[in-house]
Amino acid sequence: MKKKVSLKDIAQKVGVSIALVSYVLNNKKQGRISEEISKKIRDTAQKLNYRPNQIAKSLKTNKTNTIGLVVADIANPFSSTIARIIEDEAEKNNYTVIVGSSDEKEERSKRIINVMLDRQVDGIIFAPAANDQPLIEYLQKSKVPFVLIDRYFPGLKVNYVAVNNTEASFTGVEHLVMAGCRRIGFIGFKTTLSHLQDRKKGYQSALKKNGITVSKSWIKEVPIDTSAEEVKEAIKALLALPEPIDALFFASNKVSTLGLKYINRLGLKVPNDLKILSFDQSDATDLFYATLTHIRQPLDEMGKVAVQTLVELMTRPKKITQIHLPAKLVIGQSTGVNTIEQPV
Amino acid sequence: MKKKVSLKDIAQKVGVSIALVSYVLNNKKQGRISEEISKKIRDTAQKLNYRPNQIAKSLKTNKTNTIGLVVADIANPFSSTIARIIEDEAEKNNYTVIVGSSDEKEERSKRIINVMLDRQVDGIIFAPAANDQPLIEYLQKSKVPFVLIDRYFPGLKVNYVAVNNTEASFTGVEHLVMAGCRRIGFIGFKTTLSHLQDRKKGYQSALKKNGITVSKSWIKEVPIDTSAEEVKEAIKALLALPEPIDALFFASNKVSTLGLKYINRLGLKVPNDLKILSFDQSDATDLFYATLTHIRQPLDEMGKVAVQTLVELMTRPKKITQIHLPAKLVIGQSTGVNTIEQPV
DNA sequence: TTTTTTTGTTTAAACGTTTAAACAAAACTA
DNA sequence: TAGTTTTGTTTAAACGTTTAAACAAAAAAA
Repeated sequence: MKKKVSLKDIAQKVGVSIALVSYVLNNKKQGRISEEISKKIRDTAQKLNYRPNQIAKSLKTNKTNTIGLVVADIANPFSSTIARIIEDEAEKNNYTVIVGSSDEKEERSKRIINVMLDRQVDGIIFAPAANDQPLIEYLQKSKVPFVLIDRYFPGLKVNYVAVNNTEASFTGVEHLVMAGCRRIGFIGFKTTLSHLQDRKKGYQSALKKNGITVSKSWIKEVPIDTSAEEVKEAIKALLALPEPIDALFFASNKVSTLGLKYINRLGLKVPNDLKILSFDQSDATDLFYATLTHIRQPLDEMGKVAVQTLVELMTRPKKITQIHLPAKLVIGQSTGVNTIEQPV
Repeated sequence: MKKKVSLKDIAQKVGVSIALVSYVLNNKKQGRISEEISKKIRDTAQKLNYRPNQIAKSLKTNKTNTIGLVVADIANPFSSTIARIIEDEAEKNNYTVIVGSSDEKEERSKRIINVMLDRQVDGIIFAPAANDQPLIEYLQKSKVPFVLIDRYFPGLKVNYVAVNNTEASFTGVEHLVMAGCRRIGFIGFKTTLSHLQDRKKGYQSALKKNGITVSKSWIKEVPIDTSAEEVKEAIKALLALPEPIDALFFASNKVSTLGLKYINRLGLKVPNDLKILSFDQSDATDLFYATLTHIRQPLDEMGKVAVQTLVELMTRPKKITQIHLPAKLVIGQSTGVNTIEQPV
């Protein structure tokens, strides 16, 4: 591999010290450097196509201009959409992003975080897996600024940007009730992650508030790394109840995408045979033959706010920011009422 | 920010030189170091929770263990699926990935590539935008190993891993002909990118071979960063022809997802009113009420082979590898014949 | 015993930057 | 004129590693 051009090369060519070249190229010591030499240095840098070695720069300045992003799975549209927003917002602030997928596994998030710390990232945006509290405490000790995204742990005093899951679910489910549903199934995840628990809570309290006693048999929880099979079984069971459900609430894009594929196969007519509500937008939202009534998360804002919060933390450490952004209910054909949007 | 633990700290604590600590922790000079000291160093490193500073290491060794990945848009499922595969395969080889989205713009890919080079990545996997030839020559001059993915430029002698676009399209379109279609519309992109041109070629030659004269009015090309509107207009025009089309071939997941949403709205019955073939799998494949006949790209293999090729190049420079992996036709309901898979 | 070899450890330079401090020469000031 | 300030540049240390080379002490060979 051909040797790269360094400050030294420029210095030699021009016949000055390395320091001077550095000063000129970084516009330091304004006005104290002669125009003539200054120009010569710039021209030579240009001619040699000099590009500063960020690694050396980082070692010296203790700043890498890199932020780490840990998501559940970059292949999931939820993660990749957020990743893209974060990439753009980071770029605006002159940061580069390293991504890692945890697959909802503690060992993996731990490994990824360590790789990032070893690389001296300036900050981390982190969608933690269940039981990642110890890892978060570890991160706190490391003193590297970080903000959680999408998920959070009620007990922990850390920065996060999330969505008002409980309220959003509540509003969505209440909409189902208004649409005439009385036996509303729920497919969520068997997990301790509070943002997912909150979605269940919202569902339960909407029913309760409307005088509907929640039957345990309506609630199905699949593993967080679920496959098509388990979702299928859950739906099957809900439809096979003595009093089958008349509506179904999918608690995330993953279960909804898997579930709708199965419902497609079954030939069920939505919304007539079954009404559908889904948390999260996705391609399914408009591709399903009945456009989906769904809870739309403000991914754009979530990503931007996460980066902005982090940037603040990186420049001057601050008090804790804990943000719940409002999601909104978007009404489609799958709940059988007219299509309007309303904020939660 | 609390000072990080360095080799120096360990050396001081144990009372030995920095060099010795480095040797022990890297298992160099096997057998030449006394068990006693060796253990003491390891224990102290553990106790202080020492983590090597990769930046310093990289500066010295001239190796960052990082590879850059440039995709069109990480938010697109095609890119994010590949990104995930690459992440995993890179990890196996002890590499970390930096991603950037070019949005099909030369300025953006240029900027991203430069950021990556400045960060001294060990290699690059690159899905180039149209007219990125000069950038590729620039990359060649930089001597950093790279392999193109998904796209390639027939003229250039560079490594790439792509798919047999022409053949795959040919087979798919021939399948439409066999299904009885005679007026097959094509929605692709207005671009010079050869992999997309190849898809058009395959389409054209399949028709020609089967005695069908291709009408210019059947071919619609939208901008590569197209919006829903343009795809909609294209479909509208195809359906409004004096002799409307009886089948439609979408040349990528993006146009097919956008197109199908519109077809949904239109209330057209697939496959009776219109048969559909799509290049690329996506959520739409199973979510559309008629499962899609589509050309399935071997994303998994593409990602893996790309990383493996790159890893080889990074260890020992080699001759050029140019690979076209076979895509296969997956037959769904959208072309109205029975469902079997067949290799292309 | 002296010489040679082996063993265990340290010294020191280097990677490509940044930046405080030193310095010499030129330009003021008194 | 000598002293002071300003201007333009260089010196040198540092960031946290790696690693060739040097070295001292112990062990083996003569």
